[in-house]
Amino acid sequence: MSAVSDLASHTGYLLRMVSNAVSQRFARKLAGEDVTVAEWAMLRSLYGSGAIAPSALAEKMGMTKGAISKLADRLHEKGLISRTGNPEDRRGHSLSLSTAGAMKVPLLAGFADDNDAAFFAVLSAEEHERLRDLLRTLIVKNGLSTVPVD
Amino acid sequence: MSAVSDLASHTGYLLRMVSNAVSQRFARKLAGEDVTVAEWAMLRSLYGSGAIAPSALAEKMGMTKGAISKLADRLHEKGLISRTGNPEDRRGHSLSLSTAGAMKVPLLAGFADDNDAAFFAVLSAEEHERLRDLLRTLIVKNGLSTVPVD
DNA sequence: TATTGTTATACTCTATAACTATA
DNA sequence: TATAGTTATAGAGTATAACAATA
Repeated sequence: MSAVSDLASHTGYLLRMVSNAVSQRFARKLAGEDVTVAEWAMLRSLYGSGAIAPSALAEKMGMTKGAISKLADRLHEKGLISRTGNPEDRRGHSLSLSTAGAMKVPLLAGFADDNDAAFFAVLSAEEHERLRDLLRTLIVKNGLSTVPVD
Repeated sequence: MSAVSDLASHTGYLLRMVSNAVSQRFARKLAGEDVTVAEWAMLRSLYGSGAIAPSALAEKMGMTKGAISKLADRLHEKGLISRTGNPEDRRGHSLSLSTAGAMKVPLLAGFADDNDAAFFAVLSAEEHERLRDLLRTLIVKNGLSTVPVD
C-alpha cells in the first residue's frame, strides 16, 4: 500500500475511462449518419419531450443555454429539428423534431442499442441492469436532469 | 410504450451524463491547482507506473500517441513530469513524475477523494463499491487499459 | 523499411460572459 | 429591469495523418 493507496479506486476516474470509450465507439457508428453523440442526445431528449423551450431543454439535459443554442443550430441546419415561434411571448420559441428528425430517431436508437450490446456484453443481463439502476440513481439524486429517468 | 420504447435505458447515454457531471465538478476543484482532469489522469497513471515510455502510457491510458505527447508537453512545462532519454534506443525516452509532481499527487488525490465523496454520497457504501466493480469489469474485459485495474 | 515520438490540423464539446430583443 | 435566447470567445480533449529521427 502506498501513501495514496486507493488511487486505483477513484470512481470518477473509472467512470471517465469507460464513458470515453463508449462514446468514442458510438461516435464512429454515428459518423456515417452525419450525427454526433451530443446531437443524438438532443434528438433523443426531444423525442421524449415533444416541443420544448431551449431553456427547459438546457435544464433537462444538464447543459447551458449557450451549448443548447449551438447544438440546436446545427440540428436545424441538418433539417432534423424545427423551431416554432411563441405568439404569446416573442422572446421565446420551442424546439421539436422535424419529420425527418422523428424518422431518424429509431435508426439512431438502433445504433445505440448495437453499441450498448457490444460494449456491455461482458456483463450479465443482471449486472447490466444493476449498472443502469445505479446510474439512474446518481442522475436523479444529484439533480443532473429535471426529468427523472427520461 | 413507443416504437423506441427503451430509449430511456441506453446505458451509454446515462454513463455520459453522469461522467460529464463528475468531470465538470472535478475540473472546478482542480482549477485552483492549475491542473486539468486529463492532466490529473496522466499524473495518476505515472504515479502508479513509475518511468514509462509515451507509447506504453498511451496504451495504458487508452489514448493515442499524439494526445499523450500533447499532455506530456503541458505537464513538462508545468514542471510536474520529467523526460529521461534512453541511451539504448535514442528514438525513445521515458516519462516519470518530477519531485514536484510526486509531491502534488497526494494533494490532487485528496481532491479526487472529496469529489467522489460528494458525488457518490447518494449511494450506500455497498452500492458505490458495486459500481466500481462493474466499471472495473468493463475496463478489463473490453481491454480499455493494458493494466487491469491500475 | 519499421518504429518512436512530435507536430500540424481539425473538430466536438462545453463554459462564461457580453449582447439583443422582448417583456 | 428582468428574462429568453444568441453570439463571441476561449480552451480542453481527442483523433488522424504527415513528419523527423533513429533503428
